[in-house]
Amino acid sequence: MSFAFRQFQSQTTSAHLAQTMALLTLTSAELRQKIDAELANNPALELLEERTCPTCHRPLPPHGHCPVCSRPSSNAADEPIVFISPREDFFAGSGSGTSTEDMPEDNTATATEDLPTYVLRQVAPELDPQDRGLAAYILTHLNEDGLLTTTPLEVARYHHIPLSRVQNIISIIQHADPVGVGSACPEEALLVQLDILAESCEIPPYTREAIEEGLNLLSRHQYQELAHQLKISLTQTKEIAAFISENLNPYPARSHWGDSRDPGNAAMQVFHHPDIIINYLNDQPGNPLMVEIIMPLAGTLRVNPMFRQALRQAEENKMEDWKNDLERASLLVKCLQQRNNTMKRLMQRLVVLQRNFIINGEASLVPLTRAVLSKELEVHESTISRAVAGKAVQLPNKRMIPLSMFFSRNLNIRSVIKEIIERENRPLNDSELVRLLAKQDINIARRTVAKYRAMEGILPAHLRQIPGSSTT
DNA sequence: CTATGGCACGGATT
DNA sequence: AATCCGTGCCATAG
Repeated sequence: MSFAFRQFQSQTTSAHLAQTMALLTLTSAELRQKIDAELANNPALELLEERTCPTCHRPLPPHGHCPVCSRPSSNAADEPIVFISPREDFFAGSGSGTSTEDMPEDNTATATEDLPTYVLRQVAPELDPQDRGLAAYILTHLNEDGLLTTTPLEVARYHHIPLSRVQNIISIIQHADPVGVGSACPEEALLVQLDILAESCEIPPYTREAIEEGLNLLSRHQYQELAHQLKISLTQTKEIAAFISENLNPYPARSHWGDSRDPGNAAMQVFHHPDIIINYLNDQPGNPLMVEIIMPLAGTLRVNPMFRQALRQAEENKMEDWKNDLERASLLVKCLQQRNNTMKRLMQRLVVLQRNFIINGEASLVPLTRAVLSKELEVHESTISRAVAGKAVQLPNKRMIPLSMFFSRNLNIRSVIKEIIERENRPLNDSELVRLLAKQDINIARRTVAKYRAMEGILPAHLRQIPGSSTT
């Protein structure tokens, strides 16, 4: 008896563990799918309409956060507020507000899909069937920046079709999600992005001209020169530069739009919606941080009590199935709680450790490994890995970054290099950078500096001269 | 000759 | 066990 019980116990816990692990890896969008699927074919599971806070189980105002959990705790002002935030609206199919083009976003391959496939799936519906192959062909000729490695003319010649048709297809491709993808050069990509942006917001005058005629000057920060060429003021030129670096991206495949350059790994991961949102309480900088862990559900998930009752009067042959359903349902609910709990503890600690990073930006990132954190939280390191992988975070400045960036070992160094180079007027070579970095207690090899510099998309010293009269 | 980028190796991380 | 990362060595461009 006791043996049987123990066996039962260990079975459930191992299943429990396995499923918690599985749930932990899922992003909020994937979680939504999983739950939807489960709701659809498991009658024992029930979604209560009433919204209660998943953390403290108190009723929730219609569209607000939990009044208890999001209240600043009185004594510790620095303590971040971490809570699970039910945000079904994010996933309500008609998500038209966000930056993404409309996509059947409920598909499984969000994280690991490569760029050509990702784009092709967007453009396919807009194309004639016979043009789809052509689009696929074109998309195989993208470099890692999302730019074309061939020319429309070559494609047309190779396939013996009119140039205009190729151009037409490319134009459609360019308007797909990494906007500007499939352009021939950075200039073209920027112009496409500019066109799209122009529909929804104000653009500084002469931006187009600046891109067309002076991108070289622009990228070398030679504003004086550019202002002269465009016959506009220096202030205007700087405005344009700021606008471009803030809103446009010359290399569509490099994911980040917000800041100047793609930090993190060069892997392009397009995030549709965040899994975690970090903000100041009431949007007031200076207030404690408020961390929302997105739960893609509005109601409360639980085992249907009616089903439990019905089980008693079940027919013999169905009994087995029903029991099974019930088992699965309660397991899911438990595991979901477990997952939320883990995420909460993880973020709680993470936000404390990386507070400066969240507030002040990349340079303040503290080097941190998953192993260290796993020890602190007393969980297995693979748990942290799973929890972190593939998740997106929205920072208070509205930038979207992968959660894994919190564990980046070199991001802070890279941003220091970026700062140094931006501030200096004389182009510094890599060895000089090594020396400057050493002064800030950053000791890395010359070769490594070169690599970081490249990662930041910064040209080598001899190519960013100031007095270079190089025209395009 | 100097500054960089490529390749590949060993150690750390996941 | 697989992957990532920093680095040293070497080839190459200027």
